Amino acid sequence: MSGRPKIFDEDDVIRKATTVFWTKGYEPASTEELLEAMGIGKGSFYLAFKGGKKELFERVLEQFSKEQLIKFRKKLDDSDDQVETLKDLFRDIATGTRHAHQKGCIFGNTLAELSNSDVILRDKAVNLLHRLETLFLDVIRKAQASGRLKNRENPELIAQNLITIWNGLGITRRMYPDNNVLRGIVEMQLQFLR
Amino acid sequence: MSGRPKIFDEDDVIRKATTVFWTKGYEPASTEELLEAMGIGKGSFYLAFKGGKKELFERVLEQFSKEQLIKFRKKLDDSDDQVETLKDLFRDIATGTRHAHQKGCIFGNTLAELSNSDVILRDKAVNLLHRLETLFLDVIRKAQASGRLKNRENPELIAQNLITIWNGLGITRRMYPDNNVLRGIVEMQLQFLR
DNA sequence: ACAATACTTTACCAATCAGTACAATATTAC
DNA sequence: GTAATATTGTACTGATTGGTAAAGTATTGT
Repeated sequence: MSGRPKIFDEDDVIRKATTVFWTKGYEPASTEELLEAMGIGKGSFYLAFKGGKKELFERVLEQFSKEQLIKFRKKLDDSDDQVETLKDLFRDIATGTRHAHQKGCIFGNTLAELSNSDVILRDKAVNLLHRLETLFLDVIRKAQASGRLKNRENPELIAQNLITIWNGLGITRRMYPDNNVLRGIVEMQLQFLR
Repeated sequence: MSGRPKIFDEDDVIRKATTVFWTKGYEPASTEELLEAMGIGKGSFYLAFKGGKKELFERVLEQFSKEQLIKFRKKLDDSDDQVETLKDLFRDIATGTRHAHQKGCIFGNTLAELSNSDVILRDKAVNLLHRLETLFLDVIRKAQASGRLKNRENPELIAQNLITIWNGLGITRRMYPDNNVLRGIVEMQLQFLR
């Protein structure tokens, strides 16, 4: 039993594959360039990822979502004004590089690319965007309860609006890859969080 | 000179190709299914469209934009409350079929798919979204001047916000392909048009 | 009839794709 | 050493891709 141990960390290579999928999308990302980015050979890849490219992409989405949510959750926990921290998540968009703007949101991209061809990946992307929305919802509920939020609309509806703004910025960033413009848009969009 | 006349109308076949590109995106739409949808042979196609698939796609985007803008311009001209007509454009999203929701906006889709691989098509999509934004801007300017709009923010900024909402709905529609949900989101998003 | 253009159909090309097969090597436990 | 697993690299498969070539037919004006 127990021969040669793994020399590459799966989470590590998944993280390296993320950039490729994010910039190129699912189909246009060739296994060849994915392997090069991951720094492993074809044999190792299909041994570790029996489901091939599709499994890799699913795990990329999953890992990316998980890591981003943990990071944001931490910021919220350290904050004494969660609404402001929530707004900062959106304001951060207007601090990205032009390259970052052109990449948009990987989940929105996935929906745009695969909604009509791969139900599984579409549902996965929907699910992960939903998790982000749930995080928004959590903040809104607490802020309404504490009186921090004066907006008395249905919290679910407010969260759906936030995710729509999020999705919109993921596309509009490509129209205006200019932080000055984006800052203005973000600030106005967030005005309803009073 | 002047041999056999054209028996198919170019605008016609372009219109037929639109559905394929809209549902599948640029790359995944194969020339084979495009030809089948257009109802013409390979020979005729490459004779009429020297630029091949790419030229076809550009003309699809161009034609679709043109036709939609004309339609909307007409509604505006016939309206005695242009702000309400503008709002109706967004409300109409929440009357689509599930299939329509999954297709989203063809220009937003193009940005998501091609921002990092084809500058020409990206710029074309940006340009056409810009034209829609300019139409929004026009309505806003007039409505501010007439006092119909109380919102005194920079009209350019308001228009940018509207196009961001538009882009957002193009993605969110896929998360919530349910007109009841979408109606709520649209109505709340449009509240800042007071 | 003749030239000119439109059109269809089929065969073909070179490139690319994801995935498989396999032989050779490496690293561990025993 | 032996068994077991990880890894690499290369060669290959079968399918699909967008586009080209060419031969033959159709329809017009002159």
